[in-house]
Amino acid sequence: MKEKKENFNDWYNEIVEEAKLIDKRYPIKGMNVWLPYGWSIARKMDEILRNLMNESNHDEVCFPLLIPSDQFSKEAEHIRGFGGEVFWVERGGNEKLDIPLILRPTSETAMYPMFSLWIRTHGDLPLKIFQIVNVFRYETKQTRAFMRVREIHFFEAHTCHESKEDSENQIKEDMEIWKKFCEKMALPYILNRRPDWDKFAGAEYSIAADTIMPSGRPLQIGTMHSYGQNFSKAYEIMYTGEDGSREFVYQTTFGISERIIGAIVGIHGDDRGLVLPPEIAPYQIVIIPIILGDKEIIIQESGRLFEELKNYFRVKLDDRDDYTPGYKFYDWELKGVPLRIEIGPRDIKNNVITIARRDKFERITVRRDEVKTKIREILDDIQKNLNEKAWKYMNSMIKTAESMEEIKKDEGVNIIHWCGSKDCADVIDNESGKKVLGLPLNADRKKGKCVVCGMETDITCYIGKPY
RNA sequence: GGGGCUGUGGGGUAGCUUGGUUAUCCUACAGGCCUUGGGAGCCUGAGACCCCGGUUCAAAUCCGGGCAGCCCCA
Repeated sequence: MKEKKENFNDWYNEIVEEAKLIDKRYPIKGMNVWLPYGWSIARKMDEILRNLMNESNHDEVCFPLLIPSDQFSKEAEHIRGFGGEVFWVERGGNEKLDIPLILRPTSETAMYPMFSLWIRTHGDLPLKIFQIVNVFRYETKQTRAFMRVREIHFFEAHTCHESKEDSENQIKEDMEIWKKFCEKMALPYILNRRPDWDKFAGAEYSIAADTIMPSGRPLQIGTMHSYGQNFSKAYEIMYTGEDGSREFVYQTTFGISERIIGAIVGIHGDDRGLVLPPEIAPYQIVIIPIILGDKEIIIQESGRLFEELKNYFRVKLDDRDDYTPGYKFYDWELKGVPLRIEIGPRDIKNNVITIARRDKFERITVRRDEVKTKIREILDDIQKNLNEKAWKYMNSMIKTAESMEEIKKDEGVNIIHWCGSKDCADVIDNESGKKVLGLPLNADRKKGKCVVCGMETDITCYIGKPY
């Protein structure tokens, strides 16, 4: 396997296929096949999102994939932002369609005509729904597994509210949900407010969560948008208030995609393969019998342990008899299983099992009657360790910079003083390749000079070369 | 948005510059023997020149286009 530190790109490209997450050989650019192992990670992510949505009173729906192009065009900014990157369906059989259809690049324009039918009075609000579906974007740039694809496994929550204040509270709730979600994914992130020119097409403002990949380049892994009344006006989503007045609703969205999986692969993986946080690992434990001496006893004992654990953990018994234990060790390390249990004659003789953890390569023996509690402890500790390690690593990739020289010299993300103008942002981009990601939320405003024009400013922002 | 490189069994590759024999090796795969506390071994077997067109007596090899993958710059 390639070395992650030496060449992150090659390492990443290799590991996503070797660990059997996806098959990239599907003959359409940017469209990959989810293999069973990769898909089970994706579904685990979905399950976690569903639970979080359930806890916060969002209902799951499923909208059609196709959107009539006339509906798609209703919100002016939205069509301007997405128009160039949608797939079109222009024929049905041999007939040319009167109104061409598009494959959703996101579902605002599919949902909102329906919202205007569903919402009548303030009693229908708030409306909080989500769906987990595939969306399509005609990417022209270089595609990359999970990080930039043309068919995207996508979570999107959409809400409608009576007031601006309610919609602001929704964004706050989204941030809480996001925090819980990222702890489970063991992903660090920086929340920031995108500059106006980079906000979601049609939004009043956009808050994005970026993480930083080992290459030093930021990756947007989550977004929360406040639409104000921009869409409700275009789609006539109105309600009758308590006082009988007719008002447009205030809307928000919250989006997460399969990029999460790319981030987990990139941030936690090592030279032996994936390292999966226990919360999302399809198997948290793999049991490998070491068949030596009395085979029957070992097979029996590993089967018994499997039965004992399977109601508490996601556990796999690797009883393939045509592979050696060594082979299986490498195989499951490549797949990132957090814990490995070995049971051989020595263990049985001493009434113990041997446990090896994927994140630290530690190997310990545990008394047979303590197995369940010990495993729970260790899995929790792995989850904690991965979170801490990842946050520490990400923070080490963020450096303050006072000048263009420092910006150019550094591979990672910088925090800089910036006057706020697009012109200065363009200068930074042209000279360093780094783009303004956004303004940190709740930042202490400290005075300083814009790194480009030298103007006094109290605006700081993150910059980096995004994927 | 601009520039460049690459495409050979399932995966990784040699061969391509200088067109010509049965297309190399590793790995994975199937069958068999033997093995199992960190990727075992031996025997046998099956499996490939991305697609379309052109040049030529002859194309994996040269040329053009398409599709796909990758890299660099902006």
